[in-house]
Amino acid sequence: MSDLKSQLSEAVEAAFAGLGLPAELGRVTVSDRPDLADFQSNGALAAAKRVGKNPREIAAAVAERLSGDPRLATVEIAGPGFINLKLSDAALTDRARAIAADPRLGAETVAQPRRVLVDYGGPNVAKPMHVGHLRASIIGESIKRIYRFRGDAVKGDAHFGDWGYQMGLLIGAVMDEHPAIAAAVERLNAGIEPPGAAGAAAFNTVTLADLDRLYPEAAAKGKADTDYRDRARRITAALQDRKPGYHALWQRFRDVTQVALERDFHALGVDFDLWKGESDVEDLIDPMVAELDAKGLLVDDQGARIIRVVRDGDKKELPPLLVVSSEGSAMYGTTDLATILDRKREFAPNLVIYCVDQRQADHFEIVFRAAYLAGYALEGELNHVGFGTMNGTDGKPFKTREGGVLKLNDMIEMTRAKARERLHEAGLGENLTPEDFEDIAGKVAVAALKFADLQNFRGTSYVFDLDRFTSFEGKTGPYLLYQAVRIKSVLRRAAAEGFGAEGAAAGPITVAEPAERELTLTLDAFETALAEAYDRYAPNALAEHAYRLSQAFSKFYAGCPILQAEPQVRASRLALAGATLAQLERALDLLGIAVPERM
RNA sequence: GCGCCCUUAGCUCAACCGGAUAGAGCACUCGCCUUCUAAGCGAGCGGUUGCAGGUUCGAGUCCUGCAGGGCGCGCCA
Repeated sequence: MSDLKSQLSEAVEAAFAGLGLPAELGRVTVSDRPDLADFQSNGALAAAKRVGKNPREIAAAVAERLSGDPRLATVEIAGPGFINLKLSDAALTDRARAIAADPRLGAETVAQPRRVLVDYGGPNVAKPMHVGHLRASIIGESIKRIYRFRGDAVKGDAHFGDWGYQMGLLIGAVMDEHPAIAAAVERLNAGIEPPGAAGAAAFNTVTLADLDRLYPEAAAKGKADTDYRDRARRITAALQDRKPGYHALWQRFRDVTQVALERDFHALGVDFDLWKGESDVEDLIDPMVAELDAKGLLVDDQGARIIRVVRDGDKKELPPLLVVSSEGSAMYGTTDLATILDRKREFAPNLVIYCVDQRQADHFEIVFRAAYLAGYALEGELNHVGFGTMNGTDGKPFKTREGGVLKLNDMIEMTRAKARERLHEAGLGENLTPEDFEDIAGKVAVAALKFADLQNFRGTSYVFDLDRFTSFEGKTGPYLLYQAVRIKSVLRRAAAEGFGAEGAAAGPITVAEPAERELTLTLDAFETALAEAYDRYAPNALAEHAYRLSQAFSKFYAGCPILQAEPQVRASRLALAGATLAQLERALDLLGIAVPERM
């Protein structure tokens, strides 16, 4: 059974078609004027324009055809020709019951499931994640969940930046600092020592903190000192040839980084199906370049080999994709192109979503065009879902008080500390075990961070204000958790008092009170919010829905006693509360937010 | 220089193919806990949607110009 908006659209579209007008004009939307109607159709206005008739006459004719529909309490013409629809309590009762009985809580699946791959834009090996990675993780995770819930087959790929010159630099820097490691690397490279065993023990002393400290130094030195740079390049080339010592040390870099990344991602409730990286497509690059050449796409230009991607009608001339540099090495975009080819072979995705900073828009446009030219994807299958930057309260990219980049792990810990503090202040979670309390504080912190991000449309930059996010009042993640937990509390109590137990709690819903009407209409809007979030890659539509649902429930909670009501009413309200909880938890889950049992 | 994005209430942000009276939260004022979790609910205050034109029955939304802010523009990733 579809949502009310779709049901009504169908009816009004049929009415338009019956009058010889285009059916699609009958599209129904939630009313802008809840004081006047539940739903509205603006089609008469558009129809009037097309056929040159008075919109109110058309609206009246449509209304005439709708009269007698038992789902509609009233059909009214208002203003210049709006058709206002008010639903009968019976229709709302039916819909509320359907949602309560539906495992999907009123949400539909897509007609044509696709194979979708979400690329989170790749943290780099050797660098801990910082706040800049927060949005990609949060938005990417939500999009992944939304697409999966709609029925697509979705894989998320963390996609490491784990290859290239930077790795050569780091290997050299670590060897300079640790003679024991340098010696072990040389022994492995020379084949004196077989891979594994002793060498690995020396490598185990390398930590992510070391790499994080050494990388900027090495990068600076590589710029200033040509000998140093040349050595790093030689190491890079040898690494790419799988020289055992370098490769083993590189593997250690990758491992320590992944452990740290997994810790941060886990704390955020983010996970991946794939931990692929740039290194995984290294072997594809040479054959790919040969193939591109054979297809006649490569052009020699200023010593480099490029693919031109300009098209007629471009407002500006996009630079070409630089496939092979004048020094013969593969570039950033080359790796991206090889990754597209790899994914085509491995998964044949119908859609690849790159959840990456908006600033890379031109880069992706260039790579995508090259991929289309090469036949590695069909036009439109590659999609850059860009997002704005997260700024500090000064409007500039977020920095710590000392002016440095805030590590993601530190940010999460700061938010957790604030959550603990607030829980204590509110006197919540007092008689809990320390483990449960920590679990709740973690969930509150994640909810605060994620909801603060996802309530904004991804494309715009927003101000990160820890004090505001952690104030936990109003339109915040913790508010949503609080509402969900409050419902759980009522349901628990009902069960404890004997009239909530399974069957009894699921008493048939009857919608009567205004707050019950509003709550049901809000529950019904889940499908619309989900569809919008899906179509526009816009989790904020779902965040908004979750918030409205919480508010509608809170109103219902304040105005309609549940446990004190007459048995029949009580059963109805318990079922309505249960459906609300289920949908709210689902919506939050799609945002990547988990709800504790109590708080 | 060229191109992209942004500018909405004091602050932070919404607004579904162009629709009625542009919505939330915070802040501020007031009311509501002997009843299911008051991190709550209700009411109030707050707007020339940066500016100037245009298209339209109708524009925050589309078009043109201007101002302010951010970002990107071939051998880093």
